[in-house]
Amino acid sequence: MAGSHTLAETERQVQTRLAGMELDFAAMAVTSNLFRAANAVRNHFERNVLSKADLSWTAFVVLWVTWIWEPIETRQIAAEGGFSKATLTGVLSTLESRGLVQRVKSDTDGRLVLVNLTKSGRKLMADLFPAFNKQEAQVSAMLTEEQRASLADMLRSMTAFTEATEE
Amino acid sequence: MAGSHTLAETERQVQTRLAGMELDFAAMAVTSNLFRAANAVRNHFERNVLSKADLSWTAFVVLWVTWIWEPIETRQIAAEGGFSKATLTGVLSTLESRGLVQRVKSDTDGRLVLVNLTKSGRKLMADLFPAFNKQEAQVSAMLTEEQRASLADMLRSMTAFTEATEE
DNA sequence: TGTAGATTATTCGCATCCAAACAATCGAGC
DNA sequence: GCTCGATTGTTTGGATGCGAATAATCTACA
Repeated sequence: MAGSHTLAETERQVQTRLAGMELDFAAMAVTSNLFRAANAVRNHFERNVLSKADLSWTAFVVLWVTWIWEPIETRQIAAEGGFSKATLTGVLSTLESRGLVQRVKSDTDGRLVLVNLTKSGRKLMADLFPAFNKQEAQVSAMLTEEQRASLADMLRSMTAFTEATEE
Repeated sequence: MAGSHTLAETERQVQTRLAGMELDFAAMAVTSNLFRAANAVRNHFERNVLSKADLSWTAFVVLWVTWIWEPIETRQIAAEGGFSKATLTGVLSTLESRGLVQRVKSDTDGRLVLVNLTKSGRKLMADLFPAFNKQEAQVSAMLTEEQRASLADMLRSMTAFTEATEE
């Protein structure tokens, strides 16, 4: 972890400070490392790839999901990206004002809004994504192919379980 | 993933739409599942545990780190928690206004600020943390002990690598 | 044909998040 | 003792993030 304390130091201190509590340290290690890794990787991507295009992580995800599935309904972008529709509305406003996406009302259902990339939005993604994918490879380069597959599977099952208990 | 598309569908569509690009799908799977899992787990915790105490994820992390290491310097909280000092200042203002923490200027270095929990901050953490840790156990219950250890190790090495390239 | 319940995207209010700029402080070096 | 570079925490401006409320729309049903 970025902080000055190693995990071992942290666990030792936790045992000192929280004596008497029955704690699941293996679970704590999973959760805290999940967030540290996600945070570190996100910051890395924002600084090394996305800042060139002046994009936040979420703006990038919206562009990417739209690039892959366009034309796509806004509710689907929000679901794929894992953020609220309120957040998406704001991010789409930002991207639309930069001319990267366009929003169109659905012909068939007046409640729905469809999103496309613009020409410049597509060009931006075509230029940016190879570098992004290269960084994706780099941040897990220390893992074997088997480890990567195993890691992705374990994360996927955590997500599936967690979201299942939300519904 | 929460979206309507499975990973297999997503990869197929990516290959269709991005034909001609050499992409590292294993790396993509790692990155996308890392964020989905982190996001899903964070939302789960905010809804099921932290909302009772009207705490955001980050507010909780600040309280937890302070609880374990207090008195602690603000720069150390930011480093342990993985967010900027600017963010920390705002979150500490919120927590201080709720009477959960207090900030004190250092005696020995006028630049530094030290943070403690208040009595009610400590009580809140003592009451909240067992439920939090129980949820930590739940979100990884589907994994064996060996898998949890392996997962934490792989995430830790990704974080270490990513942060090493920042310095 | 009209109504009611459900769904959609947007808005609002507030909290978080960060880079950059700033003021205060520290310590090394002269 | 003074200066300069570095460090700290705060402020600023702007973007994200969300729950709740809102208005518009859809569909099933009477």
